[in-house]
Amino acid sequence: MSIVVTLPDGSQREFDGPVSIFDVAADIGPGLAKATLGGRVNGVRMDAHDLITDNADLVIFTPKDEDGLEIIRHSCAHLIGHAVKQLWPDAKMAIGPTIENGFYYDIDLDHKLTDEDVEKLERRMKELVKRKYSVVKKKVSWQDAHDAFEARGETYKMEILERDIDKSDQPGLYHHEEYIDMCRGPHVPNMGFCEHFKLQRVSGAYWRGDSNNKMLQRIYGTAWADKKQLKAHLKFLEEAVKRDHRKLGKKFELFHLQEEAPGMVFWHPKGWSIYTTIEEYMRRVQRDNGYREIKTPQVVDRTLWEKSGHWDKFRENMFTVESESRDYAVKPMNCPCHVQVFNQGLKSYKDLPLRLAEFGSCHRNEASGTLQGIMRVRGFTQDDAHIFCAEDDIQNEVSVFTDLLYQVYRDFGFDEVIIRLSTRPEQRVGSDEVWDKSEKALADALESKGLDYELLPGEGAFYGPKIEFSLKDCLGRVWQCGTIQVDFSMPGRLGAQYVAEDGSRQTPVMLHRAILGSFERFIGILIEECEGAFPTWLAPEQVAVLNITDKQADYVLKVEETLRLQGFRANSDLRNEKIGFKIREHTLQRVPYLIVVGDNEVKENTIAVRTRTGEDLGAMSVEAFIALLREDVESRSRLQDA
RNA sequence: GCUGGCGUAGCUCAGUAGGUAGAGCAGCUGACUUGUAAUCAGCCGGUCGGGGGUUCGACUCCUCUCGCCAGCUCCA
Repeated sequence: MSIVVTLPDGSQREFDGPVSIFDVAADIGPGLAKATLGGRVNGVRMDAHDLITDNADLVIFTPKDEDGLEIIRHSCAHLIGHAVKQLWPDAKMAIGPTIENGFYYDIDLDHKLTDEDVEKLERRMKELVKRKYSVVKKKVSWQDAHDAFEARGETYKMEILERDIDKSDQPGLYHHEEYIDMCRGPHVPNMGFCEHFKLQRVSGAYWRGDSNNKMLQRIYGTAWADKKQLKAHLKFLEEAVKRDHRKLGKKFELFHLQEEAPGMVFWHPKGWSIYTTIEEYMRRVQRDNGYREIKTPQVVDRTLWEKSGHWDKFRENMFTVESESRDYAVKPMNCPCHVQVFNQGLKSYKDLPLRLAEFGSCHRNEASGTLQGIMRVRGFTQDDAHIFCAEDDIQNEVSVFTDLLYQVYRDFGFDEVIIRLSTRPEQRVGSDEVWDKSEKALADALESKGLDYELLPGEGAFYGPKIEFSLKDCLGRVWQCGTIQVDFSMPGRLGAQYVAEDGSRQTPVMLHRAILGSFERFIGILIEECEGAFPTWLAPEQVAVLNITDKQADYVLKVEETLRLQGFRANSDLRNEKIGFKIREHTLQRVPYLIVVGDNEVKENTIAVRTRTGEDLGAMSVEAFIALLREDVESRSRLQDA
């Protein structure tokens, strides 16, 4: 019986009988055969030497494509296993998956791996790779697999078999010389493909991600198709360190943190300038979009937190204080207070949707190990708001909110937003009918805009489903910023009601929402995104006015004053230094515009303008410069990107 | 919170057979009055995160503790 294989370009090849992906590749050409890592047969990923037994569509994977790279990374994980077991035979291998840019392996080993051990391990891996040994897959019975791992003391592999693999299955055992790993595959046909990797670090990770389980040692690595890619990635990591907001926060004197207040930010003048500029911007955005701003207390009696459910569910994370025999909590969220504002006075359906906004300062006693610069802190301020509305309003409010969020993100220059929709968890309040409706409302709002999102089933809050909008930091780590959450629980718990058209009392639905998330985190990401070179509208110092010699001091001060009176953030630098020195300093401080004033400018009544990128805009009048600056600020520097 | 690493001058970092701390930059002082990314000279500066211990002697070793970093768990 002949077999017809259809390739991605539509061309077909006919074979007399079953052929492997490798055979098909060889039939096309020897170069391709040599580069073949595996393939996709009728949509299923397979090893290079797996047989195609029927007519099929085939995509061949090579190191040039993402699928091929993924295979290389996965095999690198096995390579860790191979080398680890040679160096530390009593190690028990757990799981070794691929991740973005690389791979890891979780290992149970009493010996604590040191940096030297990791180097030693990497050397051994390189030696193994040089042998370019063939990787051999054997499909075996469940019992044979179990026996094999039992003989090797691989208790974690046994547990995986017992818990996750059906006894009727035929697990794939990959033989890396004397080492055996179990995997769905595919894997490289020979280890020569795995040359370009680097082990990065070792850290702890709980078995099965459960903090009740034993902590294993996780070895991370990165792997690429060739030397050039690997080098480029390592270079990227090196560069990313320079963009770290903690480093830049110090360098540009934006903020600091210190031991006495872990996880709480001390904002310095320049950082606070950025903060307040953003706050003023958000205040205007909210006012223009139907929000009413309020301010509620920091410290609130525990009875309110008991009613809201926080005392029960969030106790661990709350800072508490005691006074005159009463217990208080520093607010970890603003919502209960917002309901108190809603509850003042009788509300009518005509008042809905009621949107209450607050730049709400919150404190959460986060576990010490989770703190990270100003991205994850214990004291932070949210651009928080709660929309009180009827169930039927949900979809429209979510839709309008999403548009607003994107508008704001674009103003800050963020185009890549990661969206996640979390749906009903096991433990929840509210009827399935209401959950159906609100989950659909959230999904519809996203889909109607053609936004891609990741679905996280069961990850919603107990009170309702939510959408998260996340941004990436300089290392590609994802941080949740914006969010909108549907809440059926709290308004009822805290007695929020409105009078409906028919005169009945109804409980409103509450939407929790934030665009920036927290100022701290958002600014942290912003710092890394722009590498400290803030767009002019946000720059703490927009213009530096520099004199050549003392003679121009008065003129410089006048220019500075003119700019300040026009609302710009300008500073003069009259220090007795050479102009080259001053230009260097202010350029390194990322001041968007540098103005140089010498005798010529004074005589001509002009200023010489230079940008922080080194561009010389020449001499111009102060008025012309103000017009230029104003346009830059008002366009939020987006013109430069276009 | 857990696992591992780290914690020396304002900043970046040197400083291992344990013998009472160094560099560059910054800061201060003086000279220089300068035309688009570093002018020169001098000076100041640290109870080596904190407590306890071992030792004749600890930045170096042990121990506890705090903080930071990476990751895990958890979250804006």
